[in-house]
Amino acid sequence: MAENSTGGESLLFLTDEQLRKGIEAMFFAYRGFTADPDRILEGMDYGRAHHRAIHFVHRSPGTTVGNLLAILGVTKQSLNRVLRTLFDDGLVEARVGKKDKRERHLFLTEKGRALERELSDAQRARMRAAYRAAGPQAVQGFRTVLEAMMDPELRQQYQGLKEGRQ
Amino acid sequence: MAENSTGGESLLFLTDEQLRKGIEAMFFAYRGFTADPDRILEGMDYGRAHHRAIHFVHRSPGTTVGNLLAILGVTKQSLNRVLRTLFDDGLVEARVGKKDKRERHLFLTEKGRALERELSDAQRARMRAAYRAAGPQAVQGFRTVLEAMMDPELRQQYQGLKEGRQ
DNA sequence: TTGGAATGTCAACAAGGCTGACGTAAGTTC
DNA sequence: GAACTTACGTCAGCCTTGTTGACATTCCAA
Repeated sequence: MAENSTGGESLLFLTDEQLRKGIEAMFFAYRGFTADPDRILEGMDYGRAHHRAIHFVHRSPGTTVGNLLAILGVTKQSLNRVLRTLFDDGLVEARVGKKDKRERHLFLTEKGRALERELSDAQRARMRAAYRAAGPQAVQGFRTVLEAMMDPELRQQYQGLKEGRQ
Repeated sequence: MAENSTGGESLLFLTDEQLRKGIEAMFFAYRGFTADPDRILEGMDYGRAHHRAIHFVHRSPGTTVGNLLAILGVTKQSLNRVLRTLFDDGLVEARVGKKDKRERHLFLTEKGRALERELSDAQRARMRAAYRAAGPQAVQGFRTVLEAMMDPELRQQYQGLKEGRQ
């Protein structure tokens, strides 16, 4: 790994200046990344926190509250406030666990799936445009660097999701 | 550009599944990206908003309040709350413009530079580790995709900064 | 049966966004 | 020189989303 095609392993990409550019790239790109869903959400009574919950419930239907807490990295009180509104509005439903009745397994309702689709269509559209413009090789590098930037536990979450474990 | 080594331009990297992975990679990586500075800031009376202000004042010494507003994309009331504490604590100073006396040009004080260094050292350390692990080619792709993800105006800001324009 | 796990909930608080309104100084334009 | 506009500051109030702490319930597991 880390072999490049420019040959010669010049380490110029590790200068503070290059790193600063990377940092700013993350900052500006993240703004774009969240802009489209945010735009859809505003006006509805929801925010980014609802989007995240919906995203991961969609991604892992039947996931438990505890799982979601670990993935989102917030307190249960914070998540609960969000989940409650999603329950009340009929976007998410919770089913008591069959094996362990303390657990609540979370699922999107049809209405929830509709909103999820709207949000992720918008977000994917931007991502797709970026991917297309950058090309597959760049995308590969993009994912590699992002993965290396994650905290180890978060990386596990990510890879777990990536492999479809759950 | 966009030529891949797998040959044949398969468009598999544009599937919804691949895009979803990219989206989650952004989510988890951004958490890592902000984790170290956040850790330093907590306990001090500052937060991420202060970090951002300090970063861009450091990056563009003498920048005006209006410039900063455009870069950060927040309201002046929001920025002002942050800047006021930074003035009061002697981390940032404002000098009245020579040409246009309505403008305030912002500079870090020595104390401000010290905090900036501490924060960006931490952030760069993680970025450097990720870059090193991923290699120069991946870094190139990383930057390309991020740039393509930005909103056009933000991309201008980014490129302006990138080129050192001001 | 008892301890701990999974969950919900109440209350209070903080950071950091936002809008709206208003004020002041200083450029700019007619 | 008057009138308009720009750059900036500030007060007040609101919202979202995060936090801690405390407490209740249900249920699994030893």
